[in-house]
Parts: sequence; structure tokens; C-alpha cells
Amino acid sequence: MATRADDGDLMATQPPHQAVPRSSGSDSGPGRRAGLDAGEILDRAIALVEDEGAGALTMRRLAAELGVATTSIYWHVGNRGDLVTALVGRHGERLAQQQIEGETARDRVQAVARMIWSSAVDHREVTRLAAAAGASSLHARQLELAMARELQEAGVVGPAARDAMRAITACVGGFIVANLIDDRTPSSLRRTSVLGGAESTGLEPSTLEALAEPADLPSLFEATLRAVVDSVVPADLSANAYL
Amino acid sequence: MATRADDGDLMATQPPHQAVPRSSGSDSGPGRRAGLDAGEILDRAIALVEDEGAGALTMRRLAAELGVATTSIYWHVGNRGDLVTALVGRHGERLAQQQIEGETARDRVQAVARMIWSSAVDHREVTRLAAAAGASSLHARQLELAMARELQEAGVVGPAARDAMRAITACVGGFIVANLIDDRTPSSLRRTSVLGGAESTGLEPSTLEALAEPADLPSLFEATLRAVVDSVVPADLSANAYL
DNA sequence: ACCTGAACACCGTTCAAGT
DNA sequence: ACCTGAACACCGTTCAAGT
Repeated sequence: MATRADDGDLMATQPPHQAVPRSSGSDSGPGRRAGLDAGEILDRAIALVEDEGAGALTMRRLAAELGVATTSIYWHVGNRGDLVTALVGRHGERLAQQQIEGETARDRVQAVARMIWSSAVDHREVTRLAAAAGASSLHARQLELAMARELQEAGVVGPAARDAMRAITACVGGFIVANLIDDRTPSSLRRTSVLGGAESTGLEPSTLEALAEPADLPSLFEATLRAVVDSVVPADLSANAYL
Repeated sequence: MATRADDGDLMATQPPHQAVPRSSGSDSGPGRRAGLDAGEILDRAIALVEDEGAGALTMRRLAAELGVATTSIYWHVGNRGDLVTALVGRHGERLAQQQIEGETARDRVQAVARMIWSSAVDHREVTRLAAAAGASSLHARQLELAMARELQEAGVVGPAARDAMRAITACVGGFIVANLIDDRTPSSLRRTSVLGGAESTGLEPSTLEALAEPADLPSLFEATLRAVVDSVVPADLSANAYL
């Protein structure tokens, strides 16, 4: 089917941006420039997002930041979708360095859940970008794998481990989204938006008043995740090994 | 401070789009046109989103759909942010019509959680739009109020009711987001994306294999929400009223 | 192999002008 | 009171062309 020269030729002019990790000095030919590499572009993009918000990440703006033509980015990392995916993945790998602590396996599973949560809080703009791209799970990938390892320690393996992980990370993700929204919503706005008008809600005044106040999400997170983890991870076997 | 005529004059030429519900025939003057009203615009926008996806909702496209100049929309409903907010709120009110069933208060709380979930599944594009605008909570507002009422029935009032509701809706929201992402991700893509390369993960093969398969989110949702609701809503008092 | 400028097809929004 | 067209300042993306 394929004539021998047909795709070997295309590689140079068609969008490459997949392999090209510019490893060693394999190309020191005459036309060489000091030049960009994908890593530099991604690091600059991460810094831009962290400093000025997810909304600041445009191809033109990033190119200006790098002192380069907009179109150069396409050559190295592909289009905006590819850029965001690579950026989120790269950032996510930096989140999985911390030590996991806890007595029981349950504690360590919850410790990983807490790490996902606090990573998101500490890097909210990257988190926002990842969420907008539907790449939250990619962002937390390394931490999710760490959670899967702790689940295995607790005796949860195979499909059960996947289900446990998915249930826990879904809840963690929900709290993260809630937190992202809360810190964009000025409290003045919340008060009036509980109801559209003044229709009767069938709620007691104390409840109505409480709904206008923000919740303490960090403690709610702790308590709720404790319940979810406990429901999904069996009690530590070593604790009652003597029975 | 304010001279008497300064803002009365502005009302007509400044963006109105707030009150104007075009109630009765209060204006049947000479220059009157059959014309738009905000409700028609919002309904058309909802239909557009449900038919062609959240991405199809642009000011120009919606105007074309209505056979009207783009700028007319601004007069009636304001800018795109206002449009989305109004649309999501309007759609949300249609979601709260169903009957809430369940023996115990706990069951009814969970029934409302399930209604939020299945509404999102049934109207995923509006849900996607709401999520992108950070308006998920507005979308579910009426159902959240219904949940608060059921919580009160269960004896949870005031700040405790708010906290219970926020914890439950955070988890529900997390499952909804997970579901939105799952049904955009072709299964072929999932398989290769579990790992970046082939680094060792410390996971057993059966777990690794399970992670490449999708989870059954609806049943995971049921089981997880049961745990969350139980942890947050005290057991029905009437059940042991005789003790 | 790498980088560029010009061009295209979109966006949301404003505003003076019409009736 | 309502609706319009023109214009502005942005986007992401493609592509022929340079070195």
C-alpha cells in the first residue's frame, strides 16, 4: 500500500512536537539556533498561569513572554490543547514528591486524598486550568497512583482498587471545585443569590441565615473524606489480627 | 450628593436588562415591534445548548437562531456572562418539579442527591455550560433547597444543615464532573494515558489492568453517597422512638 | 531543523445611529 | 423603547516562506 518514501519525507514539515526531546547534541549543524525547547515553553507557561491566572494563558501572550513568534509554539508543543495537556501533566509530576504519612493504611489513603486537596489549594490557577480542560485527573495522576498503592497495602486490589480510587477522587475533586468557586464569589454576592426573589422556601430562619454564610470547606473536607475512605477501605487487618 | 435627574435619564440608554420582564401591555405605543423578550432568548439558548452542545452557544450564533442582530441580545439579557447565568438559573428551576420519595429522612436526602445527579446526566450540555461558568450550584439551587428541607425533617438545622448540604453537594458535583469527563474520553485514549511511559508503578497487574477500564459511575455514586449521607444525617429518630 | 509574518475565521463588546 | 451595522480588540490556527 504505502510507497516507500511517502511518510519519511513528511516528518520534517508536518507537525512533529511528539518525540523531539532534543536529547543530546545530535544536531549541531550550520543552521542551528540557541532556540527553544518544549520544556522551556511549558515551564514558562506554568509560571504565567501561576502568576497571572489561567485566563492569561494565550498562545500570543505566552509567545511574547518567550520573546518568540506565536507560531513557534506550535512547532514544539502543538496546539493549545496539546500545550495545556503537557503543562498539566508536567505540573502534576511535581506534586507527588511529598512523603505519605499515617499509622494505618486507611490513614495513608486519606493522607493522599489530603495531598490532592492541598495541592489544588496551593496551585489554584493551574488547577483551574486543568479543570477547564477536563484534565484534573491527569493533573493528579501521580498522586492517584500513590493512592492506588496505599489501597493495595490495605488489601484492596484490582477492580475494587479502581472503584475505591475513583470514588475517593470524585469526592476530592468535588470539594476542590467547590473551593475554587467559593474563592471567586464575593460574600456580598452570595447573600442575595440564595434565593432568586423572596419566595418562601419552607426553611427555618436559622437555616436560611446559615446558607448565606460560607462553609468551612477544609474541615468539611476532612470529615467527609474520612467517611468516604472508611466506607471504601476495610478496617486495618493488623489491628484485629489476633481475634 | 446626587442631583435629581442624573440617573433617571440614564435608564433608557444604559444597559437595562435587569427588570424589564415585559409583563402586561404597559407599552403599546406607536414605535412598538412584535419583538423579542428575555424569556424567548433564554429558551432558544437552552435549546441550542441541548441540541448542539455548550460550545455552540455564542452571541452571534444565538442571534442568528433568533433571526436578530447580535447586539439585540445585549439589550435584553446583558452580556454573555449574564446570559449564561440567567439560562442556568431558568433551566435549574425546571429540574425541581419531580416528587421526592423515600421512607426515612435519610432516604429522602439521598433521593434529592440522586435527582441532582440524574438531572446532570439527562442534561449534560447545560450541566457542562454551568460548570464552565462556575454556576453549577446555581443550576442545582432549587434542588439544594429541597435537600435542605429534607435535612430539616431529619433534625439537621442551621449551620449543621448548611454543612451537611455542602458536603453532600460537593461529592455529588464531583461525580457529575467525573461523568462528564468520562463520556468525552474515548476508551482507546484512557488505556495509554494511565501511565506516561512504562515506568514501574508498584501496582499489581490486576490493579493496573483495572485502572485502564472505566468504572461503573452510577453504582459507585449510589454506594458513595449512601456513605456520605449516613455520615452526615443522624439515623431516623422515629425508628427508635420507643427505646 | 527551526522560526517567521501574513492571513483567515472566528470570538465578545461598544456605540452612534436609526425608528 | 427597541433594534441595527460598523468597528474594535482580541482569540486559535494554517501556511508559504525564510535560514
